[in-house]
Amino acid sequence: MAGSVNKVILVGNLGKDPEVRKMGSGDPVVSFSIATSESWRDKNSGERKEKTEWHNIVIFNDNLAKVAEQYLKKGMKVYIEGALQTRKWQDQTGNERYTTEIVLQKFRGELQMLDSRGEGAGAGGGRSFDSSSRGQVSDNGDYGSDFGRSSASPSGSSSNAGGNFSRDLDDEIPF
Amino acid sequence: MAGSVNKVILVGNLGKDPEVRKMGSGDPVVSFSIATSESWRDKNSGERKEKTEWHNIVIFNDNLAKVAEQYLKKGMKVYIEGALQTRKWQDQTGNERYTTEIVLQKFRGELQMLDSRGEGAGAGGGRSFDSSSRGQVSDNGDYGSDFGRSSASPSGSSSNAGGNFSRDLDDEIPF
Amino acid sequence: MAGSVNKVILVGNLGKDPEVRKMGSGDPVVSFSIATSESWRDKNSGERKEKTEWHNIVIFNDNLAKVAEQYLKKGMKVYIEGALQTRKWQDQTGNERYTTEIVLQKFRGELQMLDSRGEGAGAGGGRSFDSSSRGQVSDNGDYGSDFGRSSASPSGSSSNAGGNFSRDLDDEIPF
Amino acid sequence: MAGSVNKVILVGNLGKDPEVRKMGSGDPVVSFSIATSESWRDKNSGERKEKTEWHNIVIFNDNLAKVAEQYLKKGMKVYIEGALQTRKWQDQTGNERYTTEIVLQKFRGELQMLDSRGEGAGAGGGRSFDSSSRGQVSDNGDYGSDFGRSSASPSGSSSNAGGNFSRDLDDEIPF
DNA sequence: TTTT
DNA sequence: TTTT
Repeated sequence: MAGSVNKVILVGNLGKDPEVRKMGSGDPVVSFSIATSESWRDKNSGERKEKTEWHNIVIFNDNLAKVAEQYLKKGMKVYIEGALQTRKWQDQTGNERYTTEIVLQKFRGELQMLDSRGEGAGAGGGRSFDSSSRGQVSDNGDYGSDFGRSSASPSGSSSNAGGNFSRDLDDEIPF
Repeated sequence: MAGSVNKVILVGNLGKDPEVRKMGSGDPVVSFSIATSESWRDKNSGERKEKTEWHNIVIFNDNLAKVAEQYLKKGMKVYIEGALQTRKWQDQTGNERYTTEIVLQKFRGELQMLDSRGEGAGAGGGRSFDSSSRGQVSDNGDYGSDFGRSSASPSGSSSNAGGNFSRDLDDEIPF
Repeated sequence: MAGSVNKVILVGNLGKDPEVRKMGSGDPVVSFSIATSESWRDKNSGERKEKTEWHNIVIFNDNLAKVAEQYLKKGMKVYIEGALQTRKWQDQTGNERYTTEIVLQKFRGELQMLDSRGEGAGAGGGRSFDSSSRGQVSDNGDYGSDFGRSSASPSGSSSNAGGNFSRDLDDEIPF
Repeated sequence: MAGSVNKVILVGNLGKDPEVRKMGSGDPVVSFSIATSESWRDKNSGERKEKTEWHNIVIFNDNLAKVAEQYLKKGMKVYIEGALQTRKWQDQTGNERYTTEIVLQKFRGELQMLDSRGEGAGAGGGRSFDSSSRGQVSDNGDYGSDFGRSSASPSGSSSNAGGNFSRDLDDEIPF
């Protein structure tokens, strides 16, 4: 269709370490969920309330997938820009089901790490994001069976995290 | 959570006339789907390909709901800004299911009509968007039973369509 | 700086036909202005008011520059996604001045044409966007002197306008 | 004009503490600059390069102005959503000049603080953002003379920073 | 499952 | 279910 736009902009925190699958081509596909939330004061009760929303992110963009695999950890805050995509799949009983994801396609989308907290995390200082998630067992979601699957970056070397990863800008003059 | 953002920006075309339900309070809630699509040339076959994505829009914002009810018609192109929200519901067999929608909450979100085509449509000139959808029977989706339900604006008076409807700007000086 | 975002999203109408300059490399750079506006009702007087804002767009992205050169015409409505950039220059008396533009850099940004009105415009039907601007004399703005300059697409063949031009998607499989 | 959109989305760091002026009505207007930057590797030299862009933010939205006045400090990372606005003014020699700003108008725009670093900053721990800017002398920009002017929140009590400040959500049920 |  |  002429003239359409499909864009999602999120800032939220990873619920777990990313999960990495390899395409047949060897290209990595990285997926994770991030939480966003809103809080407000209830008009009637006067109580503070909060509502959390979870978003499934899937990264097909090679450069961003590598960055996500290397640096993203449970708890980190990220800026994500992608497109909405609803996938149809079948549950165990053969029923059609739908899952909506935010997809960062090849050559598209954006990922920015927003905490500087990763800096020096390797030195043991500050709050650690990944200690609890090392050795994590993958949760075996519903992403289809043609992918290998491995937990992301067990090496956990995030010493130079906090970077700025744009789409395809390496080896390019932006202006 | 501190510092989160949940924003969706879409430009697409309505698949049908909007559907209007009334809240217990009498406030209208308007919902409709819009299509976005991408096209590209296949690297191998050289063929032109196209992929269409459908997005469910739900408008709780009173001002925008009224605008949507009055002016939006099947086929029109709109700009929509809202937030992602995933609703859990139960199908007939009692299974949990999830639906992701783009929600324009009270005092939030944005809706812009992008065709000037509505102008003069009543005069019979140009292409008509709604002839096929007049008298449309509502499709009885899965939105819960506490709402009255009516098909949107069968009167079809869209003669002053093409407007600019922002959130809560009436009676306000923007600068 | 780690983790920054610089994004502008505009939907507006071209004030004039685009202007095309050629870089030393032969690459086209296309620039034009688009207008956005807001209207509201004045709280005190009750009058309807409107405020128009003009935005300077500069396209370095090769694919989008070609599209802009070929299809965009005065009056057309477009969706533009780019980045803010403020340029310093000197006026005739040697004073430093600044101009802020929305830049679509190489491999970045997005441009979508939002009217289907271009269709058949050549046939004289409907509102014509470009008749007054054919043969337009360039307005000689302040873009620096190291560029050749020519008015855009005097041929005016916009018969297949209304298209969907994304960044670098040609020859690419989006999923 | 029907159907226009004017939106800027930025994530960047404050260059200085915000500056607060009072309108005749007593409402605060808060302004500050934030930096965004891009880095890339030069195609030819192979060097890492970086380009920083500065953006002038002006907050007329009362709720967000209060938040900005209370919590924002030099160095903090923020998410900002506003609209582009170009103001005409006269320099000392009577020449017309233009300044483009990102404006958060009444009832519009968004501001999110993205560091949790403010926590405990008063305790002297971690990196301090504002030590150098305490007692800052206002830089006397070009905002016109009808405003009182004061440096923002010299008290520097940012112990509960890191919050989530949305537009007008207090006392509202978002769904 | 995150974060405050 | 739209649109080109």
